[in-house]
Amino acid sequence: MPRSRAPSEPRLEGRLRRLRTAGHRITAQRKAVLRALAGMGCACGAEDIHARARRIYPRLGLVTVYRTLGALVREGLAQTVQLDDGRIRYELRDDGRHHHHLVCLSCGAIARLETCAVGPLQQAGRRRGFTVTAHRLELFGYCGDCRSLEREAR
Amino acid sequence: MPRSRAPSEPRLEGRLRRLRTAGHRITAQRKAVLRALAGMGCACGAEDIHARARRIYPRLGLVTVYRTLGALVREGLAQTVQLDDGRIRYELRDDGRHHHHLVCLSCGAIARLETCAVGPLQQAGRRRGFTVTAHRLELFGYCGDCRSLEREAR
DNA sequence: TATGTAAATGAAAGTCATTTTCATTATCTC
DNA sequence: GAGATAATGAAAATGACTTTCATTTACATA
Repeated sequence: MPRSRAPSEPRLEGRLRRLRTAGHRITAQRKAVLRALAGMGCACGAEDIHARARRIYPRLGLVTVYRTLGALVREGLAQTVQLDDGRIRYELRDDGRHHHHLVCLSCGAIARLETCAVGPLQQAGRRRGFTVTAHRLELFGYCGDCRSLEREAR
Repeated sequence: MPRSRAPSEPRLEGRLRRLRTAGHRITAQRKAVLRALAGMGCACGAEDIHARARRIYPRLGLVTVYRTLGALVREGLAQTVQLDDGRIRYELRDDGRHHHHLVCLSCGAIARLETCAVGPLQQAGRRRGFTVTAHRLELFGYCGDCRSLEREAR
């Protein structure tokens, strides 16, 4: 009896199709990056994605990861998250649902937050002559685990 | 009859006092950086600030600008704005009033936005076990001037 | 007002994430 | 299957920012 297919595989197919439709070629490297990205728990840096994707395609170069991530972002399949340190994190857009991030300043965990309340700010921008096309909102703080640890340390 | 003093000068004095109180020494370079920063129309990068401060103190090094900006941020006299690509802009905290930014993707102009509506997000974070201590919100788009230019170009 | 000391400076060198170059390889169209 | 051209990877380049270290300077103290 075959093991059931991993739940992300059908999505992988769809993403590859979207890439191909956009004029990109499908390579083993790109599949590896996509699968690595799908397997990450939260938004991650290029190095981390490289490390994981190498388990699938060992000779994968970091440069290719950067290029693939760039293409994914350009085609709307992935998006970036900017943390305080200036490094860029990437995450797949599973569902295209708009969301923001909660970043733990202690352990670096990144949680999704589906709520968004920038409507009034966009209007305020419009009143100032701006056409707002995008926004970026990150909340920083401490997750439950880290707060507990801190309390124990005291 | 003497010309009236520039309006930012008394503030300069206060800022220097705050720096000194925090254990820093007052140097011609730091005065130049502070005055340059006060004269910038909006949040600017270290290079721009360096260029302007050099008009006051020509032998000023870029390294000193970075160091001074760092100290100003640490002492709460200035704050940073993160651009889309991770580059850092600096601005004085005139009044300490909390605000966000409108960043023009075409000319790089940064406008202030006094509105803030992250309260609901903080609550959503709390519901997820997070203690939110800070946030960062930037709106990206096109300012009136750049939109007009774009229209002309067509 | 002199002086010692630690902070500040600037030039050059170093980081480090990300990008570019370019020769080679591989995909996909015909 | 062949050819065009996109993709790859290694190495070098970039660019914003930081560190190092010898020299200068501010400012507390004598």
